Amino acid sequence: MRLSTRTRYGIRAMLELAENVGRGPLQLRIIARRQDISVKYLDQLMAILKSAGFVRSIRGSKGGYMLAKAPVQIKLSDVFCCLEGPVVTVECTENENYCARAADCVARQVWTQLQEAVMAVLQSITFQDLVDRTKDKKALNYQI
Amino acid sequence: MRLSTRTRYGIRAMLELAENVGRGPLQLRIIARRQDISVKYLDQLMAILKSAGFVRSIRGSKGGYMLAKAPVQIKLSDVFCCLEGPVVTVECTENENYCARAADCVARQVWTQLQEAVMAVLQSITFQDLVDRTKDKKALNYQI
DNA sequence: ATAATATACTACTAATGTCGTAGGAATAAT
DNA sequence: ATTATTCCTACGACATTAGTAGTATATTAT
Repeated sequence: MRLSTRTRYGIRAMLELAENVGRGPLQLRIIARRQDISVKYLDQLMAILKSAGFVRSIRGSKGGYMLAKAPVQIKLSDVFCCLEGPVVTVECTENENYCARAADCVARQVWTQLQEAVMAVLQSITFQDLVDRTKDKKALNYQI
Repeated sequence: MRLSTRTRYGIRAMLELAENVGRGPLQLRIIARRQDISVKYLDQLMAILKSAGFVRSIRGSKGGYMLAKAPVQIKLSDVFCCLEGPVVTVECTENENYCARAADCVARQVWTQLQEAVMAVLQSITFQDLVDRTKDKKALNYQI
């Protein structure tokens, strides 16, 4: 069970945008440089995030990307599933008819439990939470 | 984030063995037939489970596989990690030095939270629990 | 107008991992 | 000996990932 860079990069890019709220559009190359991601690859990830409605873009000079909603309104689970696909992908938990044993299958029960545990974490966190956490971390570091 | 058939098959095979405790060795082809898995593929999975110490085998005619420990002593997390690798694989959660931003990275915090949530579920379930669940299910079905 | 700066879009590719298939060797029971 | 079983290694088809590359399009600045 591995987390793709697509998801990791995408969420880090969203976090950059969340921290940039109120300061106009942020350019791909800035995000890419700060997060150490290939510009061209990030380009494709932003296309996914845009078509999913999480970000909006401004083309041309002085353009860039912005969050489409307030950070407090975007849950981690939304973006995660958009990039990574369904959490803990097992056919049988989604498709009752995928397997004849589904009704009796205790393994299937476990996969469902896992799914719920992961979703509970991701649904409990918004991008605003992450922005706040970052501020806390930085404040702590200055103090030291 | 996808669960491999390796893990799903492996755990289902272990469950068959757990339900067979006290009845001598169980043959690959029996497990494969009951769980609808390719014998040859399961063959390889059993090799992994054996070298990890979860099952032991008896070669030759009338041979087969048995659990190496009591079902109550085998946690799902043990077998899961053996087959699937570390839960929610992200380099930076294991390797502090993987990324320079690690100390300040809130994304990394989230991955750690996910990891812990998944492990908590898997560590709380033993194969004995699964055997019991199966019995409950069957009892319920007879009743209906 | 023209140049510069950005996003938008499409196509391609190298590497990797998954999910098997295949064939035979070793071992034990009958 | 024959049969049944695990054990071991090699191979292959397929899908996915993580990019690279090039071009088109939109907007701003000069």
